Amino acid sequence: MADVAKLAGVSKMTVSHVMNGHHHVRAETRAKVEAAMAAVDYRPNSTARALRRGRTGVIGLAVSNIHMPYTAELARGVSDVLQQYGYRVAIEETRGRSESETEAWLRSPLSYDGLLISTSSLHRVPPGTLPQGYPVVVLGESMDDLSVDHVGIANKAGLALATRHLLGLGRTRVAFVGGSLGEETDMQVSRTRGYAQALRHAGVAFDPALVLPTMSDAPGGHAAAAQVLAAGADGAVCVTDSVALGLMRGLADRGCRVPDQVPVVGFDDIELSQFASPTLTTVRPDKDELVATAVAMLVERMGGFDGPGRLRVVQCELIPRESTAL
Amino acid sequence: MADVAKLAGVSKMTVSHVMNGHHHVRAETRAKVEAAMAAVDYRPNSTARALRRGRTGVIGLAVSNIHMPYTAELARGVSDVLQQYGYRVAIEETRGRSESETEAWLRSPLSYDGLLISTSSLHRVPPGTLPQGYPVVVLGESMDDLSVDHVGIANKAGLALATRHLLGLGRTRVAFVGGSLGEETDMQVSRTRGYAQALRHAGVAFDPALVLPTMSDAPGGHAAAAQVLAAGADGAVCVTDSVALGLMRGLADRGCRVPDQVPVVGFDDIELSQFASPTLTTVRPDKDELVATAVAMLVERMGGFDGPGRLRVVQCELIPRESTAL
DNA sequence: TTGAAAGCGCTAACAG
DNA sequence: CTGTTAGCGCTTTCAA
Repeated sequence: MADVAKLAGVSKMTVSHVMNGHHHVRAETRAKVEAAMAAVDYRPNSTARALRRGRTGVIGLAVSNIHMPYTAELARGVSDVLQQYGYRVAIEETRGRSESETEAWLRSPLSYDGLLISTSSLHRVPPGTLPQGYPVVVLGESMDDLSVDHVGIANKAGLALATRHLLGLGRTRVAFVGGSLGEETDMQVSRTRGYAQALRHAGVAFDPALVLPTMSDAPGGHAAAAQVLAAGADGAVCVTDSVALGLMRGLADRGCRVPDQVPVVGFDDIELSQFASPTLTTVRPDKDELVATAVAMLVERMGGFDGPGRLRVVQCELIPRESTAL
Repeated sequence: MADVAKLAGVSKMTVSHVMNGHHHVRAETRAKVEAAMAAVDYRPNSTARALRRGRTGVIGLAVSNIHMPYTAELARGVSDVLQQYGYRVAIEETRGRSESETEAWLRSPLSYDGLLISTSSLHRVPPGTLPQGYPVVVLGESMDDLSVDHVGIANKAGLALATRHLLGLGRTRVAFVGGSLGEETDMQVSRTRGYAQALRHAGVAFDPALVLPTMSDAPGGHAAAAQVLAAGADGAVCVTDSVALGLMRGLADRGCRVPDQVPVVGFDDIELSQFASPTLTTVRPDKDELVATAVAMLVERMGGFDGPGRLRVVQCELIPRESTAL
């Protein structure tokens, strides 16, 4: 910048003014400075600018797994909405690196003006871990630290919806693929509770043999097909669409017809679900509202709002398709 | 930091030494400083540190569309490999925002130590756009600016492989879904050229009516099914697996059986392709080599290597599955 | 083993 | 309309 200033015969300040489009610069001066900038191929140093300004204009999105279609769609939505607020978004993948992903995040060498954290299994966050006044919104499962804003999905209600759908079809041995009976309240556990709840309300006995833990991806679902059949299930709800798509294929490989013999329901409504054969019945969370709410909360925080943590839960809707059309 | 220093009764420098684990600090002093850091909930300012050190330890990955499974898998691979080198990765989505995405990138408010740029259609980059000495590696289509390292996929050869596969099945009216006959060499155009080349080598006439432009996603493929049938195709290669999956469903919706009536081939080998019904024959680029090569080049550049731009192309392999099993 | 000085590249706040 | 001053929070260098 000093080089540019010297070459243009002005001060660094004037260069700064030109760079930032301050209107009170004479056209002639501006031209000189611009020429000088081009001549030395000047590139502003964004680190210095960020240090001085105290903000970067970038918000971070921490996800545990970019590979999940749900995550990709989330990232897309968040980028779009934040762009309207004048922010850029950088995504980092945590891969469940440490016990407390949050902690790892706060040590990020990048400076974000705010942080959106989305993990499917966010374990206990020791209260006080989050620095005062650092704008953070958590998407997904709840944290113990209630000083943080949080936007969740109605996992329990959503899965109850799916389960009830199969019970309504007259199925009585509905499996839950990708379920978990753990204590920590993560996404899998919440959904499993919804499953159990729906059975209870319908007066159907809960059979632990029908809860099949798997990896939450298509290979996991595929591998679970054998167990679904072995357990004598006559229907299956899955923890995610990816699992459901894998399961459907696994069942087909074993000569089991979907939906006739085993209707299948997923969760998330990823794009490919409507192009599968058969198309997949699924539970669709209101993603737009999820994103809009989270971003609005974050923007408020960045604007200085310092109230207590807020909680908002978005609802889900059942999308019936061929995989449960009897 | 000044607060911590004062509270611990030392200088800022000592705090810095403790923070950075310099060993020549007396245990007693270290303890005092650590206590003070905890007491004031001290958080180092990464921007200031980056400004002073001249590096952030983060590299940027620019993608045009996170939503594409291919992109997600790329991001995953890059993160994994760069982590071994001690770097973190931040992903930004460009969405083809400007004529020159590269330009937009270099204005990023975040400071990266290096940049990986992956776009499916990177248009002309005016030479000189990239700053001297800024480590950049481009993934995918080639740029005019040869001063930049570049790792490509053998798009043309890969699609020729796919096309030849269908010709070898005795098909003579093979459609290309998602093709493009444009002038700018983007991914779609390269793949279309591979299609045309395979036809030529086999002595099959090239019929422009069989090149069907679509969006490069599942809805695009689904919508193209009608045109594939209208064009009297007896086989279809697709620009991506997403398109192929959409197409297969579209054909099924019209009572057309895959593979008997119209065998289908995709490109990318995304995870869900092996769980579709029928499973999808596809062209698999050597993703591991792509990532390893790109990262190695970037690391060399960040290490000071300043030679001319290098070009490396990774090969593809045909993965036959049910969608072409006659 | 610790600390003082200097400055990374930029811009807010004011003067002129 | 343009420039001066004074740092942002940290670390490199070198001295004590």
